Amino acid sequence: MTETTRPDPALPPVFDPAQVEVPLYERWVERGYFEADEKSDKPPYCIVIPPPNVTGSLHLGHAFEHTLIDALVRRRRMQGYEALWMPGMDHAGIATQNVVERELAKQGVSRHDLGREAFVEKVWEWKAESGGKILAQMRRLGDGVAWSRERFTMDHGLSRAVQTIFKMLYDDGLIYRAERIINWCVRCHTALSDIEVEHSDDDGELVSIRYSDEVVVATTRAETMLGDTAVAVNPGDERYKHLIGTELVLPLTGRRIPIVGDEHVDPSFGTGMVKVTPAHDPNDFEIGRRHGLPALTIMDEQGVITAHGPFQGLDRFEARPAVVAALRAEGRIVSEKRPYVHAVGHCSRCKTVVEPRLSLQWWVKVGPLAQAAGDAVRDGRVAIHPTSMEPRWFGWVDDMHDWCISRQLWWGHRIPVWYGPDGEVVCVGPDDAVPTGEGWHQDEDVLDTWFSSALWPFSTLGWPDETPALEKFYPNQVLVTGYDILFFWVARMMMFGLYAHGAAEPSKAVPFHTIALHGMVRDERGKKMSKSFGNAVDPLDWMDAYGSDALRFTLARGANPGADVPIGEDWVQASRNFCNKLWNATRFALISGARVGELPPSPELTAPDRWILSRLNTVLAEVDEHYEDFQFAKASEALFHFARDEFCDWYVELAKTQLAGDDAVAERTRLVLGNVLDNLLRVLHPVAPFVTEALWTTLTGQETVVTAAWPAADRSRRDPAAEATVAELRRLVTEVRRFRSDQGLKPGQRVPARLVLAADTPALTDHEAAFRSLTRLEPEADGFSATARVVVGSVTVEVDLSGAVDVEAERRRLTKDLSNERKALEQAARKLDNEQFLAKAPEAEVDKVRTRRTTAEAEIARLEAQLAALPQT
RNA sequence: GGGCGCAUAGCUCAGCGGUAGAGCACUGGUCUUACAAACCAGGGGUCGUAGGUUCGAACCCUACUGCGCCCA
Repeated sequence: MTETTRPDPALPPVFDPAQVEVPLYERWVERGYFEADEKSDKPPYCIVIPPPNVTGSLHLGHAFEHTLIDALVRRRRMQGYEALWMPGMDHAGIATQNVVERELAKQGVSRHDLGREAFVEKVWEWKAESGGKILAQMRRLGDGVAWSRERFTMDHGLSRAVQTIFKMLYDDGLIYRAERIINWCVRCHTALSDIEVEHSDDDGELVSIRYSDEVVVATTRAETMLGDTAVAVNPGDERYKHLIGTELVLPLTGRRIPIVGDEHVDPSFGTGMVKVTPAHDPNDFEIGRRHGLPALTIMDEQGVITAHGPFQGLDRFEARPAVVAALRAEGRIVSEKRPYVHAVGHCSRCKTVVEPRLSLQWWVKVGPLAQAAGDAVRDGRVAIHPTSMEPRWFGWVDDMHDWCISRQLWWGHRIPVWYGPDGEVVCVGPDDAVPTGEGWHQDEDVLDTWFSSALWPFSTLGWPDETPALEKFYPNQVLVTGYDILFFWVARMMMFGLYAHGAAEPSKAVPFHTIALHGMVRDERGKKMSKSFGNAVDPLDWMDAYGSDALRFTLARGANPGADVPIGEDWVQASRNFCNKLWNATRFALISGARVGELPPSPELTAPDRWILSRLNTVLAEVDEHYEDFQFAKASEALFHFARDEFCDWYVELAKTQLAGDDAVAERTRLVLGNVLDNLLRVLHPVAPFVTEALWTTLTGQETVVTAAWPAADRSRRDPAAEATVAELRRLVTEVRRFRSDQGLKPGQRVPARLVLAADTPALTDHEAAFRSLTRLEPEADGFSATARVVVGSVTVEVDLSGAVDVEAERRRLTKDLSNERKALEQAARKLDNEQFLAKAPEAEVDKVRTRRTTAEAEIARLEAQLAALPQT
């Protein structure tokens, strides 16, 4: 593709997205418009993509987020910034390992058959063949990302970054290894961090068990009683004080266990006595630690009971009823509540019920890191948009638990710690020599995927090396992400960003200056989209049917900061219609000879010309204001109304009269049409990149709108007088159209009319031709006889309907208007009769109400006169 | 159980102290020379309930009811 592929200037009457989108995108990439130059003098503007999962495909949530990011970045690029949207993916440890294991299982092979090295090799093969589908889909959406900089969290460079920060944290004592209760997925066979667990209210059972004459405990997981090593009561609970320090025999096991006093026990819950299973419950673990209790693990990594006895070998869910049955046989079941609804944790990847389990894992000590992350927002170095989301942020970072970062997987960054034959533990940095010799081995576990994602804002720019890209683009300007994952990786990026750049000046250490939060995409009934509910939509389907611009514009138009976005097919269709409207308006302009050139000075222009330019420049300013505040919905809405309701419906129609008249006026009209479209297409480009590119290049003959200058609002074109004139003209036209509609006249039917002006009305006298064209009123001819009249203010339009006048329709209309005016008068009068109002309301407000009263009085007089003049039936 | 938020036209949402708005849907009429993926005109809401503050409340305060989300 060497020549500029420009659509035929004679545009077809319907916009066909399928025909233009793919070639346009390919051209953009080929010409490098989305690439960024770290050596440029332009101010930087960098946003990193929230890295999609390598196993994933584009869903509406991505489409939404990408639309917003792309709009921000495209606008800044047009504004002359060195704009970089950094693309890439994360390696999604658990998800990817699961996918590849499933593939292998089809051939009857397990990862253990292959061995670690060969398995990881397989994963890379899988990625090369079928990973990263989403990248192609991003092209369909039109994402203006710098493809030459694409990164992957498992790349060499990013892996170096991971190892570097691990070593830094380890040396600073912020990474440690400890035996704790973790969330264990018995299917994925790995530990999960707290945020990888989803809680839901599930049906379960609550069983009360008599441990002794005086001790009754309740549990939802009866099988864990096999691992009990104590019973606890609140030390202040008078009922049980005497039991503290005594022992009882744990049923089914015959083990003697103590009764301990612990503040953590809530005396008001159940019997006020709790069983303590330190190896299988986080709270019990803490109790156990406080009282030096042993922790008995009674289950293996598959969730199968290992405790000796009749239950050994049973799955945890088989063991549960079996244990209850055995206790019942001994007469120890006091009560059973079934179903008992309670919160149950599930693996966010595979939905398996998570098993709390005592296990030796690696942890990040988040205290100081989270403190710094909170402070960065508190002292204003990082702004959260909208600010209403701040409490959510502080609520999280100010009360964060240590982060479990080890995963019992093979796919991921292997923990860079080596163990020696004599109990040595060595953390190895990226440039350090790995310990060799008899008995040395590396830790088997890999790191949580978020550990590498947390580095994304700077590892993608070359960190830990001091690269020019890092120098230019760190900190990033904005991070755009959903409020639902504010804690997931935003908190982690803040912690690691601030830590890794701790030596930098405080305002430069933050990973980004602004966090812009968006909501979640919902269906047209406001319901959360989910595969299981069956209301999930594939954005590709809508892009195929209506075009990418239609999808993007719909999403942008729904994007209120921090709020969820409902979307339905009807709305995408409406956006498609809007794109087609732009297409046809441009088509009309081109057919009419519109061109982009120097705009004549205002005094040479007609009121409609001056009006549309005034409106354009007002809207341009509004759009800028909204963009600066991440108000995508407002910006899009303003443009939608301007383009459709003002430019297309009124200016273009008025222009038709101007184009048909005086040559000089027609020529100036062509320039105004060209100028408005030129600006409108540029300012719409960030949210509807394809249709605007196709139209703008055709209109201007220039290479691309992608790098065209962002339109600056020209205040000097503001023209309140022209706006008032056109407003009056529009009112007159609408009144006549309403009359015509009431009278059942066909829109195209031409009717003779005479204009009678009671006062000087420039809106009409200067624009009579336009007025008659828009209302289909012909000049009066011989034999004109006025059979009906429309009165609007000082203007009377006498119409010759040649007989058939629908007097009743007219009476209904006038009566309704009269009733409205009387209501308005009553309201105004009531206020003006109120002395308190006169005394306390601001002057301007009182004046406004006075004017309203005067207008209403005049209108009432006019309407009453007209009603009286109607022929009686 | 703790925290945050939301209740405005049939649906989805703006508005957040001075005459109730948009899109879609709806009704009637039109192929009017850019567009029927369009145009013209129209109907539709005592702004969840009850109190309070104010000259004035959809908007501020309190309670209640009903939903949603996050955390435990």
